[in-house]
Amino acid sequence: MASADDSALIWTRAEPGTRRPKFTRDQIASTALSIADTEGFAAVSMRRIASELGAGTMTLYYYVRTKDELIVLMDDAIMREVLIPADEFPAHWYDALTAVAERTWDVLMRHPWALRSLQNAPTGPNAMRHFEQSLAALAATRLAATAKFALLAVVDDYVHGNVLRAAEFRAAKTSTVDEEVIEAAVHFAESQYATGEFPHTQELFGGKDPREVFPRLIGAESERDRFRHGLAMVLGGAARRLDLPLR
Amino acid sequence: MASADDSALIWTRAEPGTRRPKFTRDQIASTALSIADTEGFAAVSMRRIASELGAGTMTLYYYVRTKDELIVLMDDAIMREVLIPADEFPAHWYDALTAVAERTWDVLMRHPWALRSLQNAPTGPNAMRHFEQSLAALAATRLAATAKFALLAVVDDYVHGNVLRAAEFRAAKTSTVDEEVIEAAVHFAESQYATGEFPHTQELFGGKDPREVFPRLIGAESERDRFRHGLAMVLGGAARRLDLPLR
DNA sequence: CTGTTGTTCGTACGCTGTACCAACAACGCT
DNA sequence: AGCGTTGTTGGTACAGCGTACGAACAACAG
Repeated sequence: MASADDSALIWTRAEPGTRRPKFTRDQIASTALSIADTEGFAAVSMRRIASELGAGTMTLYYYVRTKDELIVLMDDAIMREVLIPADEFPAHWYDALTAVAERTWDVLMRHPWALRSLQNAPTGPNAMRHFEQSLAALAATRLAATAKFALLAVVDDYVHGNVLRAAEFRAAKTSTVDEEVIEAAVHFAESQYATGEFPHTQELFGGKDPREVFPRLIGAESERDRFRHGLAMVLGGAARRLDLPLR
Repeated sequence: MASADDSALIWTRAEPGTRRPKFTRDQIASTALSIADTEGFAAVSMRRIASELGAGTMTLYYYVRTKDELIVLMDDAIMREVLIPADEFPAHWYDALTAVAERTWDVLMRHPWALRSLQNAPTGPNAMRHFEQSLAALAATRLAATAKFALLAVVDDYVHGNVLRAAEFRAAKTSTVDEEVIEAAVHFAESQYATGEFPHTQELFGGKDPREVFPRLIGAESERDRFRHGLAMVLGGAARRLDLPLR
């Protein structure tokens, strides 16, 4: 019988506090978050967080059992941003699901390291709230529970997959790549075209500067608009399959 | 002007070999892959790979500049598995795209650590072949290049997002979680329901053993079938938007 | 058989997460 | 007010990581 203080789950283990400690779990998590946002997830180390807080490294281990637990806290802090204020919650399932998906996208794109780095943690309180909101979006439909589950899964999959790629794409655009690397890449691509193995790719890129071709292929839309169009495709296809009213 | 041996890109840098070296890049990459498959990506260290090969650790650095380059090789080795034999390539765009997506799914699920761990590497030869196959799938359609790009992106996003979740789900089912952790999680969930903040979630899970409820929510379908149904939704929605013939 | 140089790998450095334990300080009790 | 308990802090140490450096070995040309 696990008492409150030796629980295996951080959510059921009481935060220390009978004699005012210097820090809080929230404080530690948000410090970790801001390091990750400004310098990337790799820069988040226990020593780094501690020195940011003006504490000894091992002090953190009084608030958290392992670094993984700290990551769980980071995860939950991010999920908090995903929640939609109750008074902004749309009534129609399509609008509600769109709002949830777009907000999730916005948040994950603000923390592009998150999807790759956060182990999919045991569901914390804010992840639960997010799930509740997702169910609420479909409450007015008369879908069976399994159909709701399937629909939410498809939307979630698309959102996460899109962020995974879009975040990386944005990073690639932002970071200054050595001219030398680009040149080598172009050279490599051309040598591959020369094998004749890549007719379609060559038709698109062959002989041209990829930095000029790429934007044209992508079109004038912003990343976010491209995401929204993809989302519309997904929701449209789902509505058709599940016989849901599109509007 | 980068000569063949000091190129910034591993693909354009010649593999050593004027005096027969002990190993090949392929050998090293496949050793790394098998370690990752059997013990997880975290177990892949330079020392570990080397000892598996009976070599000194630093020997690997003769074949590869950094561990990241080795990861690029792993990535490309995985992409090789994704390629569809030419004689199995379906003619109709829907079937072709489905085949590419399903094969990608199968491979990524065999290497569940891959999506999370492999930096999205600069496109290697097998990634190029995969992209060529994706374009080939849409060659018979008369879509504009930008539309092809958008469609492929949506499908890719869904596939990757689904693998991200499904792989983790499978891992969760496989690994033996401490009874203690499950108990703590159930306890935590119940205490959250008690706040009244989670009516929809509670209706689904409240008071029941989640290990019994979950399979029922998911339904009788296999992971793979659930993926295929989601894919059909996505392709259906895309076909509608892009005015493509579904069959 | 020798000189060149491609190939191997031992040592060392700074980084990581964290186990262990000594020291400090806040509070309840007398 | 002073003492004892114990919640809280954090120093030291250890095994592991990626990899820079450079010495040693060995394959081949002459």
